[in-house]
Amino acid sequence: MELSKNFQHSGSEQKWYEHWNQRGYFRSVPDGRPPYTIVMPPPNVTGVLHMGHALNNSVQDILIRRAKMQGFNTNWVPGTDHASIATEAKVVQMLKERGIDKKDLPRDEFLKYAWEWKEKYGGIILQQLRKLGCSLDWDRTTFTMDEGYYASVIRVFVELYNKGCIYRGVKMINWDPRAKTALSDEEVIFKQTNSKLYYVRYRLDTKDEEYITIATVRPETILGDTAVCVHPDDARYAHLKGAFAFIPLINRRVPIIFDDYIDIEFGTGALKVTPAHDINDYNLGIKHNLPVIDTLNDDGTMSEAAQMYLGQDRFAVRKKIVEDLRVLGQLVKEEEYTNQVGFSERTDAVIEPRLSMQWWCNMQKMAPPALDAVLSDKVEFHPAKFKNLYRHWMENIKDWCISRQLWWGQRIPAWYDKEGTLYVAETADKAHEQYRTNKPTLAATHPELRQDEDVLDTWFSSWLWPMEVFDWNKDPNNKELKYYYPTSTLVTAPEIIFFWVARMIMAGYEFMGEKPFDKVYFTGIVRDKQGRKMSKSLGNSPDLLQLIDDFGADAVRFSVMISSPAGNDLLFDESQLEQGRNFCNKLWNAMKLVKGWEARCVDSTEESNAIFALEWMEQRVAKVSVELEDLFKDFRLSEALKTIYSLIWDDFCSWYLEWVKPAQDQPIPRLIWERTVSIYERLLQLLHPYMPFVTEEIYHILRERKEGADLIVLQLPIYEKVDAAILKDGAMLQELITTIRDTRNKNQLKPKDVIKLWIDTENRTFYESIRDILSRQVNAPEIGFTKEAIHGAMSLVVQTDKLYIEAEVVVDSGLQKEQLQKELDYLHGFLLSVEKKLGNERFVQNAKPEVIDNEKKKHADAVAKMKAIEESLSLL
RNA sequence: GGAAGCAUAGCUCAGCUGGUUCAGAGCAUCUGCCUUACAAGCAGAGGGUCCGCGGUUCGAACCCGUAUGCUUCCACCA
Repeated sequence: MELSKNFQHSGSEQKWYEHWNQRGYFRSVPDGRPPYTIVMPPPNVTGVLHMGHALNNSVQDILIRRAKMQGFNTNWVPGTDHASIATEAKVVQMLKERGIDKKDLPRDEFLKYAWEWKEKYGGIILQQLRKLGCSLDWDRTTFTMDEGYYASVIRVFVELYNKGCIYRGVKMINWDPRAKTALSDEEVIFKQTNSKLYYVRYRLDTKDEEYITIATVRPETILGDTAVCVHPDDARYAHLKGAFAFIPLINRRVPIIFDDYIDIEFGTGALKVTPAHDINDYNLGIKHNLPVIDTLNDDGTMSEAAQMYLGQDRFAVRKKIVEDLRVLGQLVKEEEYTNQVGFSERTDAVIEPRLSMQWWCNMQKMAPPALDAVLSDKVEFHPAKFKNLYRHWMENIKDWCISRQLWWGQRIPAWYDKEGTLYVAETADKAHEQYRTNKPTLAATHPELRQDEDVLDTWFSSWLWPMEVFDWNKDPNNKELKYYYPTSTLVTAPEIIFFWVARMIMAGYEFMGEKPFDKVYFTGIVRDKQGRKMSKSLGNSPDLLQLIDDFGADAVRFSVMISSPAGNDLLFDESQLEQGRNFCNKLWNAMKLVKGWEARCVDSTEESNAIFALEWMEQRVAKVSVELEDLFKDFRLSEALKTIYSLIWDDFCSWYLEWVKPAQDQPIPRLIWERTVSIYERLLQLLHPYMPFVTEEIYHILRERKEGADLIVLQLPIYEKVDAAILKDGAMLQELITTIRDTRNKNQLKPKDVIKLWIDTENRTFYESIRDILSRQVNAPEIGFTKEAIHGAMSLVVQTDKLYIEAEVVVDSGLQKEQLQKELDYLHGFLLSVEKKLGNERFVQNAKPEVIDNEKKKHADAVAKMKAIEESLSLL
C-alpha cells in the first residue's frame, strides 16, 4: 500500500463518520450497562456553526467518546430550539424580502411560512456538527416545537397555573419595540452608553413666574410626566409643598411631590416622574397615587396620549423635543453623560420599560430545592465558582415574565369568554367544557371563546429539555426516562446559567422530583487573539467549515481544546490550528515508520536493549493513563490533551521510536514490532476522543481489523500500578543522551562525527541494559567502562556518574572547566541551603518526616555529585 | 453601587496539599542539522524581581492583609 506523505483529512473524515454511523455506534438503547448521557444544548434553529459551538460540542464529544471506551452506554441527544424571537425575526425579514408584511397575514398563514422556513434552514447546524465528528444519536433528534414537546409545554403551563404559580398581571416590563414583545429581565443587556443629560425647566403654578429644573436623559418621556418629585429634606424646594408645575409644551398641571427616594446630589435634585415608562417612577406613582400616561405605541413611536409628535419614533422625537424646548427657552443646559442603557438580547433594540399585561410565573416554590441541590453538590458545578453566581440569583429570584407577543412558539393555553373570564386548559375543548360548566347561560348564547394571542418564552420550553427528549409527557415512568434521567453531564456556557441551567434544575425537581443532571461543566467564552469576544458584528469569528476544510476537523478540535483550560476563556489563534494539523502529520508519519518495519520482522529470541525501551514506554503509557483519570474527573480537558500530546510526540516519537528503530535495512524482532504496534494503538485510543478521525484511520492501517473492531469502541484497560523504577531509569537515559548531545554541540561536533564514550559508574547493570541505545543516540559506536579518568577527553557528570568523551577534535578545556565550575557553584549554593534547612532545629521538629528524608537524600546526592565534578575538574 | 475572578518567560497560559520531582508547557527567539517517518521536521540552547508593599511560617509563586491594573457578573440615580 502506498502511503501519502501527510495525513489527508478530507476523504478520511466523511468515510469514518459514515462508518461509525452505519455501525450504529452513535445509537443508544437502554441495556444492562450503566448509562452516560448528555443532552446537547439545543442550538437555535436559525443558527450556523460558530466557534462557541465548536468548543461546546467538542467537549461533549470528548466526554461521550471517552465514556464509550470506559464501558458506558453513551447517549448524546441532539436537537434544536425554536428560538421564538430570533426565528420570528428571520421569518418576518424573509417575508419582507418577498414583499409580504407580517401585519397582512393571518396567524396560521404566517406559521405556515415559519414552518417552511424551519424545514428549509433548520437543520443546517446539525449537519455541520457531523463535520466536526460529533457522535450524536441522530435518531433522537428533537425540536422544541415537535408535537409531543409542544404538548408537554402546554401541560406544564396548565399544571403550574393550577398550582397557582402562573398568573396574569399588569406590571412594568421590558418592551422590545423592534420585535414588539415583552422580554424577561434576563433578555435585556445593559451597555454603557454615551448619552446627554438634559436640564429642563418646568414653570410652576405660582403667581410669579417661577421654575423648577429637572434633569433627564429621555426628554421624549416628558409628555408622559405626571409629577415632579423632590426630596423632603431638600431646603431648595421646601417652599413647594402643595405646589404644581406645568409640563412643557403640553402644559399639563402636575403636582410637586416629596419622597426620600430622590438623590439630592443628582442633577438638580428634582426628578420628573413618568410612571408609564420607568420602573422607579412607576413605584413612585403607586405610592403617590399618580396617573399613568402611556405615551408610546408598541413599535416605539409616540402614541395619541403623548398629544404631540404622533407616530414619530422615540429617538427622532428626542431630538425634536430638545429643539422645541430650546426654542421655548425651557432647555437650561445639556451635558455629556454615560449611563447604562438596556438593549434587547435578540434584536439589539433599545428597551423601553413599559406597563403591560403579561403572564408571569412565580418561582418562589421552585427555587429552594434547586438552590439546595447546587449548594450541596447534588448537582456539581465545574468550575465551582459559578455556585456563588447561581446562589445570588436564586436567592433573589423574581417572577418570570413568560408571555411574548409573537406567533412562533407555544401558544398560551388560555381562553376568554365574552365577559373576559379566563379558562386555562390543555385544549380548546377542555376550556369550553369549563366554560359551559361555569357559565351555562352565557355559553348557550355565546359559545365561542377567544384564545390568548401570546406565545410562551422560548426558555419556558427549553427548561424541560432533559426530560422531554425522553418523552416525559407521554409517560413519566417510561423505560428510557428511567434509564437516562438524570443525565450525566451538562456542558454549556456560563452566559445561560440563569436562562437555562437554573430553570432546568427547577423544572427537574418540580416535575420529575429529581435533578436533571449530575454535573454541569461551564466552558469559557471564545475570544480572538486580541481577547475580544467573537461576534458577528466584529466579524472576528472565523468560518468554521472553511477551517475544517483547510486544516481538518481533528486539527480544529485540537486547536479549540488545547487552549481552553477548565472554565477559562479560550483565545483562539490560527497557530494552534497549525499545531493541530502538524500533530496529525506526526501521527501519520510515526505510523508510516512503524508500518514500514512490518516487512522486516523476524522471529528472533535475541535479547536486545529494545526490551528496555519497550518496558519503559509501556510504563509511560500506564502512568499517563492514571494521570488522565484525575484530569478528566476535574474536567481538565485541555491539560489532558497536552499530556497526551507530549506522551505521543516526546515520549513515543522522539524517544521510544528512536530507541527501538532498527539500523538501516536491518530486521526487527517480531516481538518488538508487535508490542510497538500495541503501544501505538493504546496511544491512539487515548487521543481518540479529541481527534477521532486521524486516530481511527491510523488504527485501521496499522493492522488488519476484523469487522466491528473499531477504535471508537475499543475498551480502555485499567492500569493499577506503575513501575516507578523503570521510569526513573528511562529518565536517566534521557538525561545521559541530552547531556552528551549538548556537550557535542558545544564542542562543535557534527552529528556525523563519531565519539568514544567512557563511563565511570557504580551501576553497570543499568548501562548494560541501555548500552546499544545510548551508543546509537549519541553516535558513540564504542562505549567502555572505566574507573580512571581519561586524559584529553571531554569530561561531564550525569547524576553521580562520570563520563568521558573522546573525539577527533581539539578539546577546549577552558570551556569544560567553565561548565563544570558553573555546575559546581550551583551545587554548592544548593548544598548550603539544604544544610541550613537541616541544621534548623525548628525545621527538623516541624517538617513532615518524608520532607526531611527528602532533604537528606538531596544532601547526599549533591555531595556525591560534587565529588564527581571535583574529580573531573582536577584533571583539567 | 454590590459581588466574583485574574496578574508567573516576548505572547498565551499550567503550577492541585506551602518544602529544588518548583519556577514549567506551547508558541515565538537563537545555534546546528536536507540523519534512510516527518523541514508542517530533528538535535540543542537562551529567556522570569512569580504585579508592588506588608504579614503568617523553620520555609511562600502558593496562605492572610493591602495598593495598583484588568476582566466578568448582578443592580440601574433620573
